Amino acid sequence: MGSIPPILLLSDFGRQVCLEDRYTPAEIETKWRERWAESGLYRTPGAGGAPKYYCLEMFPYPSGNLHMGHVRNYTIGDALARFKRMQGYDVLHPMGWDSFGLPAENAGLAKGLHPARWTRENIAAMRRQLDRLGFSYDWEREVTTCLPDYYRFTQWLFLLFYRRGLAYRKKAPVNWCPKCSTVLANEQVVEGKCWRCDSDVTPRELEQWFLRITAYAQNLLDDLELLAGWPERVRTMQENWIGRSAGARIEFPLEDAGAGSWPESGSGSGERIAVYTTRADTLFGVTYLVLAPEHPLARRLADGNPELAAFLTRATAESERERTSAESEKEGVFTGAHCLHPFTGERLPVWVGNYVLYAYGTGAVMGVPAHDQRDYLFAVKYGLPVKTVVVEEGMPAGAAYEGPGVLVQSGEFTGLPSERAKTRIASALEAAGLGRTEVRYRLRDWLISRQRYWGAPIPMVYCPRCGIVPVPEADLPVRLPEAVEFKVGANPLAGVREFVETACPACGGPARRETDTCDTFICSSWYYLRYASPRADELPFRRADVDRWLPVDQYVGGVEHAVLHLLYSRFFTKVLRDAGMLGFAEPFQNLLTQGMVIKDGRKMSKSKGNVVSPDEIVARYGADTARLFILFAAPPEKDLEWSDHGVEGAARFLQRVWRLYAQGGGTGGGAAGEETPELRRLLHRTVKKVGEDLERFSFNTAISACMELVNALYAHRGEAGRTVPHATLATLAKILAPFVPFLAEEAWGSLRHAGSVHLEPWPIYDPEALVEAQVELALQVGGRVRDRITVPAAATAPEIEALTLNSARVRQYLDGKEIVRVVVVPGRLVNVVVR
RNA sequence: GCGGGCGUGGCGGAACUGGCAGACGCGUGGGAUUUAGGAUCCCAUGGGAGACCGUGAGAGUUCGAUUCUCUCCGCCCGCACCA
Repeated sequence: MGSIPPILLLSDFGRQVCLEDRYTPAEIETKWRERWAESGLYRTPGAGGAPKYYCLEMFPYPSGNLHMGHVRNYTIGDALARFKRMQGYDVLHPMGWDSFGLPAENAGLAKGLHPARWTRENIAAMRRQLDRLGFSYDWEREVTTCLPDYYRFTQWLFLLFYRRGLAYRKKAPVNWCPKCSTVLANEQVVEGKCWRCDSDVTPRELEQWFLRITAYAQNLLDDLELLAGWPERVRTMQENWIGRSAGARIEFPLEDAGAGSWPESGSGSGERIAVYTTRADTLFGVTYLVLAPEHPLARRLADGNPELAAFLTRATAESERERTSAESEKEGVFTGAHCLHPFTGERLPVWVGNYVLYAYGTGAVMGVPAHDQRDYLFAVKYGLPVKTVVVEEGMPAGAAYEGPGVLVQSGEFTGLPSERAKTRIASALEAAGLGRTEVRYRLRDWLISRQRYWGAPIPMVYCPRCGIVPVPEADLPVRLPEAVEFKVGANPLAGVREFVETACPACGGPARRETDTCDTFICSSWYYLRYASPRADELPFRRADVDRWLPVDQYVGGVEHAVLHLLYSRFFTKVLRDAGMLGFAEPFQNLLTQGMVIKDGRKMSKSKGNVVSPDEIVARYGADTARLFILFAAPPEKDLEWSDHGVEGAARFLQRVWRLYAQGGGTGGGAAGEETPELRRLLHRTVKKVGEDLERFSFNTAISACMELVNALYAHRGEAGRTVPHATLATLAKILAPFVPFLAEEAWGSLRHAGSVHLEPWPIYDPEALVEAQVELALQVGGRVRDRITVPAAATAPEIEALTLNSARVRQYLDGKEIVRVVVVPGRLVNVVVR
């Protein structure tokens, strides 16, 4: 491992010698917090020879109150950062604020506080809370997304996307949250409800800004393979969300109406209805077509068809949730129109159905009731014919058969197996100009306009002459005006004349500014890059800096961002890579998703009255106890049940550690301790285990190993005349340092060391010290332990076997039995197999 | 419905590649110290009087299964009218 960062000269470190007998975390934690801040202990190292390690935790929204979930998230990250620092890495461990967003604005409305002030004060309060917990952040790299220095580049990046054809404006049906008075991206609608406020989302047709994330669908999907360091669960969620499907687009010519059932099309219009299907092999089983209620043709056909018009109105008014629930009753109306089968020319009725989604595929499907359960239900309900075209032995009757099989009644394709039929039919369609294979994704473009004030203004201008014009880079930032009037349900920006009225950057004529702001997920899609060059003012970040620090080696955060922040950030990274600003494809090498902190089996929440406040815990027990408990109580990815008794236990352990140092390692005082072979072995074993456990985030077992060591040290010094050696105490302080930085520092100082324990190299264990001369073996007969013997570690299998068969207790159980064989597992056990 | 994960003492959890189940902590019981309480220290603590029985239930593979395979039950998470 590379060298340790240049040691800061901290003349004041470690001068006190006698610790008081009582552990007073409030005092020592205050003291070290101040000294660490003064000495710049956690400043990011400059360019050095050591390998880098970028440890990042998801930055918080400054709600004003740190909760236990944050404490857990940041304690995990901090323990890792400290461990890596001691291992000799150049560590980047920054923190910042995801500080644009609705709560600030709502607080403004409720309390009459300006969002800027509310946010600023919350940041100050949370900063104090973070400091009290002893997290080793480099605050010189603090990033605050709501400051012009930052959002200027958020806007800059928006323009970059725009230039690359990845930001565009279009009118589309969108998700509207009435409570938040704004639209939402698909990712932000969970089961038909707003992810933030849980209100039912309603559909609206609006013109909005989108980022073309779908252009990266395949890339985002493919590169999941690079993310071996991510939990499989998160990868699967992204995979599902992207939702790739390979199928075919098939076009059905509309029949000439002749009789004029739909006047517009006239005769010989050549119009076609395109459908998307993954089952082109069932093409000959089509007995009707179904359009989504939003389909333009459906709307046209509704002209002069009151029944259809009424159905469309009803169906489109249904909420997303009603529309997409699998249990919803399938309903439809015949439009009166027909189309023709591309191969047989058969007349097929065109229906409109509520179960067809406009936003997926082409917004129209072919009805194959024999081979699709939904179509089957629909056909049975409305008396449409069912035509079987795929057969398989044992396929059920009286229901749709959705599996593969062999084609029947399918013209020239009859006799082909499903899979081959799919490709053959697609090629035939393509030859006839009536279709082709096509890959579709469930992922939709990211809707990023928000009709709210507290966000980065979208840097665009509407000019009556020139149309949509981007704000020139030189004019950034487009500043958010401070003096605005807040009204419920309205975007305050629209009411600020000095903001809205502007000159067109292209022609100089009067123009109007975009008043929508960016989704705050844009701000958080690139903040991890900004930490590399936090004060760069010419660009969002410098290439050399991101080359040095990125990608993030370890990202820690909640799983709730699996298809939000984590997907958006991957998208941003890929776009910036394609723009030549970055040299890597994935921003987060390794991801650790920590579990929730729960109490009484439920998520902590104000409404349930089961919230434990970090401030109270820190005030009562100190930060070290809080950190230790959180790391010890459960493995990081699992939910953690808060336990007051457990916290007491953590505090008790730290008391024990404290006394060890306060009493100089012995009760008699003074005498230099001696290291017994047993103690030496245990110490080295502990160093090994704690290091290995930290590498795999097994904080709970690492801490339990430290506890075992401390218990052994108590036993050691309990024996007459024995004292714990100085070197042992020094090593203990080092291995405790990632978990309990304050106590470790104080302990280190008590040993008359100069400098901070947090700059010490991580101890190295001596493999030879682990070797035991004697090992205890369990002696089994028929798999049951009957005796134990201690043998030299080097004993050979035949020797061990002989000793085993010599054991009186073993022989007792062998009486009258035949020995089939003897299994010797070196160092562990012997099993005598009998019959 | 589909996919994934998890079921271990009174509780949180250990057991990493199949090898002594229950590390560590909490709780509980006992003891020491103390006028007393608290704090501290020490001992015990899966069940059973015992032979033995025990990792959700049942089967299988193996000398040996918490660990691997199959079936079932329960809980959690994700996806779900995506054509």
